[in-house]
Order: sequence, then C-alpha cells, then structure tokens
Amino acid sequence: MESGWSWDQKSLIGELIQGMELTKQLRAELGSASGEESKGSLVQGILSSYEKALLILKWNGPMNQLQMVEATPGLPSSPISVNGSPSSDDSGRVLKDPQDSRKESKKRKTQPRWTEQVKVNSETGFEGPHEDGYSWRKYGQKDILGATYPRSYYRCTFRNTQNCWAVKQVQRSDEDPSVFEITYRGKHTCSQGNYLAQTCHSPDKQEQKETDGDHHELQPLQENLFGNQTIQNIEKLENKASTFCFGSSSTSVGCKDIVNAGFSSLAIDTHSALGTFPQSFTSPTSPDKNYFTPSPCQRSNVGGTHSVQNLDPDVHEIFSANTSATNSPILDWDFPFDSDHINPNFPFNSQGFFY
DNA sequence: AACATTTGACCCTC
DNA sequence: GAGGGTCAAATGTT
Repeated sequence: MESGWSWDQKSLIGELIQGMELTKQLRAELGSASGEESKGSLVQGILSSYEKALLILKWNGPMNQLQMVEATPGLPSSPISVNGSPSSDDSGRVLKDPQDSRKESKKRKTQPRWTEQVKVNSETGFEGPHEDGYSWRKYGQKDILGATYPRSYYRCTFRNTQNCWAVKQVQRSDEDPSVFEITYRGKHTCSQGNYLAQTCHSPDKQEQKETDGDHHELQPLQENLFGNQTIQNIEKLENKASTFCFGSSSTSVGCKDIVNAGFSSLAIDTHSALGTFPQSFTSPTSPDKNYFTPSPCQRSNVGGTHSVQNLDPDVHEIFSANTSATNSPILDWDFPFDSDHINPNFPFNSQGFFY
C-alpha cells in the first residue's frame, strides 16, 4: 500500500471495494436468473463505475483533501462530512439569544452535519444500520412541507447529565418509504460516545471481543443497544418478529437473551419486512425505534448495506469511513486512526484494487 | 418516582 | 409570514 494515503481515503477505497464486491455478488445472482441480461448490463455498468473510481483514486494517489464524493443512491458508500467543519448553512450564525438553552441550540447548529440513509429491505428484511449505538431521546416531531412523513427529532439522552449535544433527525423518504434518512448533528461528548469509540473503532479488537466469547466488556454497550422497551415492543408486535430487537436505545437495560444469542442470529425474517409489519412497526412517527439494525460493532461482521451520505451541498470535505467496521459516523469523527491502526486484513490490495 | 414520548407553542432564519 | 428546529408541559410507561 502506498504511504501517504490518509485513513479516510483508505476508508473511501474500502467502501468502494465493498460496493464493488456487493455489486459483483448481485451480478452473480442475476446471472443465475433467466432473463436478467438488461439488469446484468446495468450491474456491469455499476461495476465499471466502481473500477473507474478506484482507478482515479489510484491514479491521483494520496490527496491532501477529498473534495467531493458523490454517493450514488442505493450503492454502498459512506461519504460523510468530517473534520468538524460546520456546514456552511449553519456557520456564521450569531448567538444573540439571551437564553442559555437557545444559545446551546444555535451552538449546536454550528456543528457538522451528515446524513445516513437507512434502508428497510422489503425482500430480505432490514438492511443497514440504523441503531447507531447511542441512546437517543425524542424531543420533537414536525410535519415537513412537501414530505409525506413527519420528521422526528432526537437528542442524546445524556444531554443534561453529560452535556452531550449530539442530535439526530429521522425522516422517512417519500420516494422510497423503506428508506429512512437520518441526519446527525454534533459530536457525542458523552461517556457513551467515548465508550463506543474505544470499543468499536478497531476492527481487530472488536472481532476479538466478539469471537472470544467474552462479552463482559461489550455488555454495557449491548445493553444499551437493546433497551427494555425493545423487548416490550417485540412483545407488542405479537411475535411477528421474534428474533430481533427494535432499538432506539432509549433505555439502558439489556436485551440479554437476544444479544447473547449472538448477533448472527439477528436475521430478520421476511415476515417482518415492510408491509407485513404491524402499524406500530412502520409508523412514521417514530421510525427509528421500530426496526432493527445491527449495532456499530455488529456491522463489521454483518456487512450491512447502508449508505452514509452527506447531503449537505455546502460541505466539501467529505470523508468515507469504513462504516462496515466503524459504524456510527459520530465515532469516526475524531477517530484516532492512522496507518498503524488499519486492519492488515483490510482489502486495500485485494479484489483487484491495485491491478 | 423516574424516565420517555407526544404535541402545541415558541423562536429563528429566510 | 412560512417553514424548520426546539422547548416544555402534559401524558404515558415502567
């Protein structure tokens, strides 16, 4: 691997490779089906685009700054606004409100923002992460002009206790109701954020923890990921989906039975797919608590097909984290990650990346 | 009692 | 004034 690649560039490459691999899998599946030639050509086009992107990256070599990564909807990619650079639409605001809370509110708006798109796959169940490992508390909901579904507002549960000002917005996509757009704003400064960063940012560490059967260190996180309400939600769903948790992580009590059953067993039954869920499951009023997503740590193994997409056109510095290993973009924010920390198994030089 | 959600009202920006 | 974001009282849940 060439030296001088920043870790975010490598992550970008990793995401591209991952996307390419997934596309290849799709092509293989399509190839086995009859009458899928046109789709196959589309997939080939996608693959070609991936290859070109990788070639361009390779050709340009290490860059000081990634200027732009335009995520293709539906394709695995993870461009995220980063470096703590605030979105221009939020920058330059003047704090003139006398009330502290309002000040904080505006201060928060100056923080970076990025959007994660989470897809609920009607065919195979849920895809991609939604649960990001943090505890959120809903503080508002608004009907958005031109949007079919309301937007929900969440803040970190530890805002008051730990002065953590991370917030997120969850809105169901009009175009594709199976997609939820989650806009994060602000960085977690709570202990939970620190904990997650420590436990999850190293794929090696994480893998070890998950494979050696010692869940003691992960337990608090897991308990956070699958809250009390989670279990009860499941019960309310009348056994519609008995193998997974819904989680807004709004509580901190575990869902140990399910967790201990192993992440790999958390597959979502097709029964649970959108459209067959009870109303409460697909309710737009609180979409993010009503479907399962793997935890940040899980994602490294699950390899969910989520995309993290910065939709703010004003943010030019975009980085792509290896979300399959690191999960929440929040964690990636000040990810203490350098070349020494890169998983040697990370396939930068595999799958024909460097031809 | 403690915590979460709901929802109308308020504030800010455009 | 419209729309988006947040607050906080009321209400629900555990």
